[in-house]
Amino acid sequence: MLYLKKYFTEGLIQFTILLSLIGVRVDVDTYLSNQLPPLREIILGPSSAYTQTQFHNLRNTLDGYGIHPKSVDLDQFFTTRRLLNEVRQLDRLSVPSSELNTWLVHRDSETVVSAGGQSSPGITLDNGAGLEDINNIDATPAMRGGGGAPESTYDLNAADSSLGAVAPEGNQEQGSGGGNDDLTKEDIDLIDILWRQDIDLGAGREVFSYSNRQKDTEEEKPNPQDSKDVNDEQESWRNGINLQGSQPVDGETGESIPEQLPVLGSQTSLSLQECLRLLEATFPFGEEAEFPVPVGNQEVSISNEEVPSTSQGLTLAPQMPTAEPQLDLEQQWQDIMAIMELQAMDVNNSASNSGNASNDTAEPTAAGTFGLSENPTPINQDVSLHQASLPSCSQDFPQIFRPQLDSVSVTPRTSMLRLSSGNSTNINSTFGATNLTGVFLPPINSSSNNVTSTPNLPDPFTTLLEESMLDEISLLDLAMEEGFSQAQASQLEEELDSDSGLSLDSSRSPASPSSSETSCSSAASSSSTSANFSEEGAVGYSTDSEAAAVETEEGAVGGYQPEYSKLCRMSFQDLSQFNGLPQLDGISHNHTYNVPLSSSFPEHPDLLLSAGKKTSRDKKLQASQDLLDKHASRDERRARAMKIPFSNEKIVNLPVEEFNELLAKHHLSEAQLALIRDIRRRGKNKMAAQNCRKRKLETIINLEQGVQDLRRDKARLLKEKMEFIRSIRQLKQKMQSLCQEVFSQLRDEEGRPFPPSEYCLQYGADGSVLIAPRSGAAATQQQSRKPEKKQKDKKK
DNA sequence: TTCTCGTGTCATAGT
DNA sequence: AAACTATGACACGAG
Repeated sequence: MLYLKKYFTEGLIQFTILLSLIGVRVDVDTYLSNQLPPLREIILGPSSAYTQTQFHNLRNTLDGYGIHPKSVDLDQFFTTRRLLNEVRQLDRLSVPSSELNTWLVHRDSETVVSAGGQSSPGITLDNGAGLEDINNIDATPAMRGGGGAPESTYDLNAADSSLGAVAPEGNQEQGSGGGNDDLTKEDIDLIDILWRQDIDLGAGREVFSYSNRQKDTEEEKPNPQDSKDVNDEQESWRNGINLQGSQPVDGETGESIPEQLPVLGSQTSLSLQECLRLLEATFPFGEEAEFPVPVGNQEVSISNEEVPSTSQGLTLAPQMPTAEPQLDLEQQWQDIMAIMELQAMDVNNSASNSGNASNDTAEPTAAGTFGLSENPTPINQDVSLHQASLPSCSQDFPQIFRPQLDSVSVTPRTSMLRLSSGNSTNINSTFGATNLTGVFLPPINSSSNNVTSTPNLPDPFTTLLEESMLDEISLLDLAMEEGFSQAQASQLEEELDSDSGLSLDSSRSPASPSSSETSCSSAASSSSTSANFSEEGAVGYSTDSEAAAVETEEGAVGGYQPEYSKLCRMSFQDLSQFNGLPQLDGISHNHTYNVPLSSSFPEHPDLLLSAGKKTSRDKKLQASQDLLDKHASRDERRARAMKIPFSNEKIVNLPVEEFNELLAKHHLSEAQLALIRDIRRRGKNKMAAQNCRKRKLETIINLEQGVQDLRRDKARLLKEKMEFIRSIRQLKQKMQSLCQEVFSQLRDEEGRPFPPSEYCLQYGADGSVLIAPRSGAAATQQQSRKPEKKQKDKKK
């Protein structure tokens, strides 16, 4: 397994590097986070919850001092640290992602600049450090935080100017021109291909050069204002904005697409194409005339002429646009949303601040990536990608992005509206219509001016489908509400869990953590205190970390007073009876043995307490002693009874070597040894059981979360489907009206009109339009009329 | 009294 | 083989 993992991981990394080198953006997270647990485990290893942690080593190497080495909270500790780091990074709008960034680098030995910015979680290969100068800070967080930010900083401008040293900006100036000779023809071809792709997308080569131009300008004019700009950039991306990296990404090449290119152009085109395809599939019945099969140039002519602003997106090339970019963006958008959800819960203000900061820069921002650059308000968690890049909808955003945690049930609906408006914008811009209400309202027969003979089919299928969709969506809204309540529940559960008394602080006595190092429990031989003690061996817990210190003290038995060790073992219910004891004030709800209370208290209180201080407190403790003994575990009582000279905790938690040494040090009877081994076995099993139960609980919670996520996905997909259906209907209506218009103007040689009831339009692949008879009966009649071929202009 | 829940323990399988 | 971990099953006490 280990070999497999190594082999597989290395192979994957190499493959990813290759892909990245050729400009294909590789998002490892997508693969890791998808439903491929085995793959994820192979690469990342088993989740910590199922990992058998080497506690003893961890304790020595990590700063988890406060945690008992066997504590089930160790997981929580690491989780806490991870979450803390994430929280710290929230103001940078960073999306943790495992991405591989590679550059084709021709390293100039004199131009190595020390790495700027922070280390990305992604794997930066080799020269990556040398490539990043301070300006590149923009790029690095962009890869992490921009969601759809460019992973590959393949810079066409750099490629253009230096043809090869496509290192990001920093070295560009110095290194330019240095690597031309090293470029192979394939490299140049590759660069050219990528460039042509961008040209195809409507982006000239120069539009990619903004950052470079800016940096060049800055480097040419290094005045304080410029440095201030640099600082502004850094500041702004710290506030959740990345300037360069937030630009839309070409899903194919991973390049930045300038802002004027709508991110969702491809989405738009996809939508239309999807609509047309769906329409084709949905309405095959006898409506070929009214609804043409979209082929080839026809659509190009439509889109190019109708929507110049989105011409890039609507340029329906003969090949079908792949859904990859959209899905990718969608995925990343959801990632952003997930983070925004967190931010909305806790740091709404900071989110809005970062939004404001985005206004300070005329650059595309992180929000600008989603077409929200105008709007400084925090992003709503339920924002859909569809309308995200439609600035025309910006008037909706104040409402949209108002944090609506209190009205989640409303959110899906508003989201749907936004979605609709986004699509309607596309449709309207395409067809020049302005009736937005048609999108939301049941389809009004917009083609009221149609020729009477034109069959305006009621299309029961669509109606039924849509009604069912509406029902389902309303149900799903409920489901989403339910999901939210589950989220709340799980959150509450987490909070409760974190407050369950397993916290580190509660395990630490404010009195003296170090004093617990004196908690040698070797006082078994001391019978100086009570009859109670004489019948039970003194057993106190000491943490594992105390072992070394304890070693030196063992055997040095002072006047042992078992009260503390007993106190350490009692449950929180019992502790509540001793609120008067200062040592116990900070302790509550600790009914686990994983964080032994004994570590909070000295097992030799006399080492801490002066003789004078002992009196009243000791009496109190003495009075409670019997009660405490009741709550000592069976093994502890047995250990006391057998006069085991060290604590149960040591018995359980010591590494086997130290444990054996400990046994060897003392001359113990067989019964004692057996008991000690039993205690160790039971203690370990006890902790294992707790771990097991905790894991079970986490698994259940995760499954609930998964169900909730799936419900959300389902609702989203249904909404999208709904929108497609609406778009299809609109297209269909438009096509009907267009056909009617055509028929109203068509005349045969004798000036007779073509009745739409008898003829239909057929569209050729070359854009030609044929008038064909509807039926065989009409066909005979049509023999007299020569098929008229007409080049139909699809303009509106 | 009964039920539920949390916990400890045992047996056993797996690592 | 020993040590350790994971987990199902059961018992027991508290609420």
